[in-house]
Amino acid sequence: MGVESSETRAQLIEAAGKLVRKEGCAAVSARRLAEKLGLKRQIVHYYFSTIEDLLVAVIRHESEEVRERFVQALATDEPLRVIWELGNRVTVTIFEFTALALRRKAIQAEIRRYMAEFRRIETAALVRYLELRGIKPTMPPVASAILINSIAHTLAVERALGVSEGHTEMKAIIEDWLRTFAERGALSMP
Amino acid sequence: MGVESSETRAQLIEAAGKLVRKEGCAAVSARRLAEKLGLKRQIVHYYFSTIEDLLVAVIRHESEEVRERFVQALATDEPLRVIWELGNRVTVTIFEFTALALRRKAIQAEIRRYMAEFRRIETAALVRYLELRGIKPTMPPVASAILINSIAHTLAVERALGVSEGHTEMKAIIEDWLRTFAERGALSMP
DNA sequence: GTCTATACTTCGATAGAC
DNA sequence: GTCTATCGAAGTATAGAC
Repeated sequence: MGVESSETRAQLIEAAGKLVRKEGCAAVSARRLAEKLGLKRQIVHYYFSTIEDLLVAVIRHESEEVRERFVQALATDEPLRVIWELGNRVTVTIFEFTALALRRKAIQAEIRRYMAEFRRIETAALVRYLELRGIKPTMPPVASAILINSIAHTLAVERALGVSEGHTEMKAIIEDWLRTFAERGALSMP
Repeated sequence: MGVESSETRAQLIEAAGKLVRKEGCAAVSARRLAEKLGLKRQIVHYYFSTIEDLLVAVIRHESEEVRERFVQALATDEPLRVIWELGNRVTVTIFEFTALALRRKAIQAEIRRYMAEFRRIETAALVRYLELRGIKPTMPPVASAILINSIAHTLAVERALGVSEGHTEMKAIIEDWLRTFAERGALSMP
């Protein structure tokens, strides 16, 4: 079984990540990866005993990259808007991994860690923002994070599928929320 | 190619639906279905030229059943609560189909139809509820439908994955919303 | 530690016989 | 309508070469 520091191993994770983004999780196979990298297909199974293990490594690698950029962005002065905008971008790949996680234990463990960590990071950023300004929020910050993320993911997936009923109305309300949250920690209704 | 009215065809759709709910979309194969029904595996391809076509038929069949029960439930006096409760139940299977739809055109078309139709049904039910009581809503009904559905799906999937950060807080707020919507068409903040 | 050869099983799909 | 035969491709496992 290959070591953690191997160059080939890193290349496999990198190539698998690209493939997932471009064609989806189901497109990741030992044969296709080996072909891309000019290797024998058995190499893949030397480093990752199963394709599922490889996907777990991909999730871990990608989420670390996203987290670093995310934490930096959250340090700006409108964290809830950052959450909204990120939720509108990286959704499709996460959605696919999450669907896989519903059936595959190893992926589930990784996705669970990912989701819990991002929620803690988001909540902490919102709390810090409110405390720095002496604002008392009208809603627990963790609920604001769930709320904005839920809607961002829903709209992003629906957009990818070609569904748009009610998106204009929903986005207008979100814009109001982002503004009133930034000003007084509230998610006020129109 | 098999006719629409065939008994075998109906059995295949039924068995595939069960398999999807129990083990996920990826578990549906011609061999397993044929084995379950005591048929030769090639029969599956006689009725559905591809497995994707079979899944489309499953989505159509299941969504028709769900829609009938849903429309009846929405005629009760708290449609937003019905939307919330349904969103907390049938989510895992829909989630898997939606993930597939992101990559497979035929499934995408079916899921798009499904989502758009359910959103129209939900919005109409909310509008009817408000009009009957002479309530002027504080938020466009279609946005209320998106909002409640988004959060219901998010919490349901996270629960299935073992993530629970902030769920208690979020559910408390939802309960407030459901109550104030029923009383005065508002989704008021705490 | 790194990689290769080989084999087993399952899968989707097709062409064609009955 | 149903079944046979067959194809190529996929995931996985093991034994062994360098």
